[in-house]
Amino acid sequence: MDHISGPAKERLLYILRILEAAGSENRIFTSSELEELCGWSSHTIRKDISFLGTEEDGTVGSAAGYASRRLIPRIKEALGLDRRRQFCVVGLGRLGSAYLNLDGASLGEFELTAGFDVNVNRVEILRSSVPLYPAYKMGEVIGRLGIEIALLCVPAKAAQETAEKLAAAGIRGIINFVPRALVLPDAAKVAVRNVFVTDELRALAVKMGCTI
Amino acid sequence: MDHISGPAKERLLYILRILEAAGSENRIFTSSELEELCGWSSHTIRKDISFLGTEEDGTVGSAAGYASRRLIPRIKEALGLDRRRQFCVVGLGRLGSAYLNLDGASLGEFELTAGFDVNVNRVEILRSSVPLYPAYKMGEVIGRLGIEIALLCVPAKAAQETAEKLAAAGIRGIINFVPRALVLPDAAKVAVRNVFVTDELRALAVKMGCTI
DNA sequence: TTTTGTGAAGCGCTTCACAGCT
DNA sequence: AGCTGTGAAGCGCTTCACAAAA
Repeated sequence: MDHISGPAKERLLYILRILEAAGSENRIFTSSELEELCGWSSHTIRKDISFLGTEEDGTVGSAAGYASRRLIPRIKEALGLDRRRQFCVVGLGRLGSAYLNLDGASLGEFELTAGFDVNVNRVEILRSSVPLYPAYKMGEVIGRLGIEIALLCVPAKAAQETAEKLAAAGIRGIINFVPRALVLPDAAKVAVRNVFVTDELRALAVKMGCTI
Repeated sequence: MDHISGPAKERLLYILRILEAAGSENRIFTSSELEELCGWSSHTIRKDISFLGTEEDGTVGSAAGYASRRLIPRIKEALGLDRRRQFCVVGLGRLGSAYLNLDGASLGEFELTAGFDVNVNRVEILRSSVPLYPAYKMGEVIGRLGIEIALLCVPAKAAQETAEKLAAAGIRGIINFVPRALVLPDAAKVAVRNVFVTDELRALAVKMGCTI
């Protein structure tokens, strides 16, 4: 099967996270166990997994659950997550510098290789295990290190302008933490995902329902 | 119209953010302007807005765009965002303390009224404009202040246990920043939204496509 | 008997097309 | 002419039901 629906991809990512959280040993999860862990019906989960295609080695499913050791690489391969990617943090305020110190263990196939800030002082003062650069070096560094993704954590008024510079530098994707809609030309081919805490609060309130 | 689809709600929240970013003056947006700003087709946007129901005062749409001053309250009302809600931050590590200092202006109808951490030292040392409490006081404080939502920013191994305590304290919603699947009894009626940077990176990689 | 895996039915969301207004 | 607003068509996702395996 070739095409996986958008919602199904999101669910598979969440299932992948559950499988990985189980640790390094080879745990077996039945579809109903996964149902309890993630909330979607076992029907939906089995269907999603079936989108991954039949297992390459021809072994038909054990009929007694999914082995994490086998399922993890299947999901990663189907979603194109089977190679390493470099990313950077742009804007080293409170939020940005928090993300500079992300737990390396949970980063999986992603590698943080640079941090940027317009404030040269801040770049020199901050302690960090990843190299920090002044913002004017973004274009050069992103190209040289082959950075594909940026975490955008700049002040609101600088968001659009910085995004445009990132696009010009050849970035392929932006995770936008600044609650401003970024407008980039389609030609730039930059994927954007917005993570607005303030909108997460609202979405949560909506989900909570209007019960008082 | 009563029922708004899940995806439509998410789009309306994003449109709401765009309208608000336009500032306090009463700007007019046509559906095609909104299309450029957010990417969805003008058809979709007009349909989403139609789900809000006809305007209460009987004035038929101006036929020349949506006035932000009029549209903002319509969206808020339809989504049940027309009252203030209290929230708190649980776990005051790097990420948690970054969220303690959220820009108040963009918080809108939400009000940050407490921070919690197991580490009593940290609670006393951290400077913050909101009151901080040791974690063992969560139940009491959440009840007393009427806090409905928690931002969960504790270490991974404490996530599930802390979520259970929050549920017991009567919290109504959790924004979970810890990449662990929370399992809470349906009876607790706690809404959860997961914000896993590490999964956002993956989702972005998927969106970027497999083009090399 | 419980579980996986999947074609097909069912249904909800999006898209279309057009009426009505300015 | 260009916009909003909406019933209805179209289609993609989810759910169902059942075959096959352990």
